[in-house]
Amino acid sequence: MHEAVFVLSAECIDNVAMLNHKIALLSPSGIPRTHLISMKKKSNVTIHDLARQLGVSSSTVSRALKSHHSIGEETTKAVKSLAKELGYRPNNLAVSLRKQHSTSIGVIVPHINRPFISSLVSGVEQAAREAGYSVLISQSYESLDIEIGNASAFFNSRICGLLVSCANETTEYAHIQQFKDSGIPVVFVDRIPENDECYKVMIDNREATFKATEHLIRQGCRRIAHYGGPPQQLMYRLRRQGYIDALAKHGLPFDENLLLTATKLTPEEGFMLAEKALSLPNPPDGILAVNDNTAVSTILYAKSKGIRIPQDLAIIGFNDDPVCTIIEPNLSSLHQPGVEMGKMAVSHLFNILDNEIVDVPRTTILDTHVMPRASSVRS
Amino acid sequence: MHEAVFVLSAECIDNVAMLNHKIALLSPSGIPRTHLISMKKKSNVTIHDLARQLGVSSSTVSRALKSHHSIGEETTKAVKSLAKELGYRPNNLAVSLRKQHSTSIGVIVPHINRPFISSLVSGVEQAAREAGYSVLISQSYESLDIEIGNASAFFNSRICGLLVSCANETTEYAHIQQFKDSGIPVVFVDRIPENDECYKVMIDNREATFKATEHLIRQGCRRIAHYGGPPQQLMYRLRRQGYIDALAKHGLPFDENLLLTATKLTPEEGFMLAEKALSLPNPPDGILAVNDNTAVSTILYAKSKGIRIPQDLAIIGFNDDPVCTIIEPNLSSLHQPGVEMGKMAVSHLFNILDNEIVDVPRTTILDTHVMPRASSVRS
DNA sequence: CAGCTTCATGCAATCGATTGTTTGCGCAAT
DNA sequence: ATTGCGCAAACAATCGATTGCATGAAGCTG
Repeated sequence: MHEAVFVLSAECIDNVAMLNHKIALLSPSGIPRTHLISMKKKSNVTIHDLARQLGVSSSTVSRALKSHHSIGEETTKAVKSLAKELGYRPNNLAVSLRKQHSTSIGVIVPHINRPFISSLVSGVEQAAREAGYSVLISQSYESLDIEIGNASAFFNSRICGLLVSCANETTEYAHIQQFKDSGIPVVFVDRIPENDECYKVMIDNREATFKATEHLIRQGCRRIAHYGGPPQQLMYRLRRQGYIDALAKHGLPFDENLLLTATKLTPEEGFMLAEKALSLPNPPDGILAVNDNTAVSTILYAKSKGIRIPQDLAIIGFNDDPVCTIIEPNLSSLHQPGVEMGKMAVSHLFNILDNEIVDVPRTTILDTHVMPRASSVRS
Repeated sequence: MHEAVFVLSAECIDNVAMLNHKIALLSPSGIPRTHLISMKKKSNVTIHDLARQLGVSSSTVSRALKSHHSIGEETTKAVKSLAKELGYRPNNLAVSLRKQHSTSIGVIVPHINRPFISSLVSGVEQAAREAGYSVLISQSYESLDIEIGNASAFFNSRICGLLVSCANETTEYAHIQQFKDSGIPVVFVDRIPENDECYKVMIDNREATFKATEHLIRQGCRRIAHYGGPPQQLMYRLRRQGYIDALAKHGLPFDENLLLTATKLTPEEGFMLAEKALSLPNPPDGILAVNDNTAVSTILYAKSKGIRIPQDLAIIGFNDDPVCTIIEPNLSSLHQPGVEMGKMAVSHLFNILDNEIVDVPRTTILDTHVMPRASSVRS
């Protein structure tokens, strides 16, 4: 699987040299090798070190460092200058412990390595860091048990807020409740629980597929199939509803055979769905897929069967992953703003954190729009 | 940009009910709304709470919870049962502060939302969590200044180890040195500094492009162009070297005109490079791109010009991003194991953490292999 | 010059858990 | 009855920073 290169060399340990012991070891071959052994002792400077060196108390140092008015000008200057000189760095662990709140935001997502989610996490990281907060991540792998474990670890780490995009499996929320019970705000992102009593940042999933379906209808589609996601997720039910509502609005019949359900939404499953849909006695002339993976597979499958896209079959996906502009024909898709969603979730969290008593809107809904491309646009 | 839905409802705060005040407010319209205001006071149970309720000291509780032999059987049982009953959760902040080391691993990468990197981070998260560690992430956006800021924040958070994939801008490492000075292990991943005095997990970049170039040569290419990355990154220089070495081994001349350099490696830049390479008086018959973005753009550009792939032009990319199996013809690429690399980096970190005195191999090299696909395979 | 304010600083408790060092008790041996 | 031992548990210091309150000196007022 891998080969390891074994290289011996002295460690670089400047400032703590006095705390280290330089010793010479003899290797089995008898050739001496010089080796620095780093002792456990850290070289970290604390306010007490500063205090001792300046002959003042540590409370004075603490106050001076944040320019408290009750500390004399000269003392303040002296403290700050020594702090800089010795490279003093406040210990966040101690600060958080004392202040009874940390500045770490926990994030739970199903998988990080998916285009939409990694964008979301990127947005979270950006907004958090700009505000001086740090971001703890974890993946649930769509498993409720793992999600529970991750939530528990976050709780023990005393995060100051939690962002969750639920696993598909998740229908119970006891592991989330513990945060609310302790006054730690929770914001759901994208994958939202049924429960209305929670903060959330999301898109209007019903409206999104409604728009996407209307787009297909405007392109002349009359028999539109829909690949739906696992129905235990509210999100996927809403998307299905948008599809149904659009058909109804435009007077198209709803045919149960055209409603397929995916569980894992992988490319492989996409092929299976495509095969199923396109071998119907009366096959669809348009497909609304609940994600881009399955839409892409459908394009590939249709092309292999000589079905022309978009003339015979118009296709639209969901998420607007990067592949949309790579596959040929380019895949139309529903764009949802991942990075913005992450940023918005963080700002939502901060609103709750800041105004504990003031009412914060429960729900933030971000705009989506259809990205019309060659896979569905009949010119 | 977005609309906010404003919903009023009572917060769900079971366990801390005694600490909350249920009050009735009158809205401007005169309609009373019941509202729960959560006070700052946390309901968190500490060992002192357990101690008080059981009439023992907190040190006894602490020891009982970890089944220390010096605590009597009955006491231990009583402590554990009360702990469970009250939902006691150890405060990691306090534990870390006391034990002088946390269980958080810091990760700095250029961008999370890139396929290879998000896989890497996924691997890190998985390995870390399995070992009971948590993962702090941050992005440098290829900026040294931001990387320095992120490192500083991590230092203040007293992470127990750092994983870094350097920004392209980064050529100085003072911000990394502070960790080594404090005995905090640092492992570089993928993007490695010049300095040999560091731990690293990587692929053999020279060998990788060597193999990729040989692959093209075996397919009959005689004029192979190379899109190189920013040369200040060692990685990209090594990749260029592999290309040059392979040409030399097979007696092919090295033509400077065929060596193009990209700085941002975006799809757009890929188009520019493709245009430049393919409009040469004596254009190449094979292209080795330093990433998949630019390779994909080259395929698209070549197709638009009626250049046949792979007959007229064979193309191979680097990273094996998901698009490789989507684009047509499918893009050959050099596969590097992202998830494994992340896991390996964490395990490397743990090795250093565990054996402070024992020698740990400096460098771990993971295998790569060519994924031959239609873009380069001439049957 | 006693009494008061103002200013700069120190003291000590606190956050929650860990851990080296007593202490107190019961029991057996001398 | 004294000594010694072992067990179970308490005491107290510690990690690094924060913060309410006390202190003490200088300066001002009547």
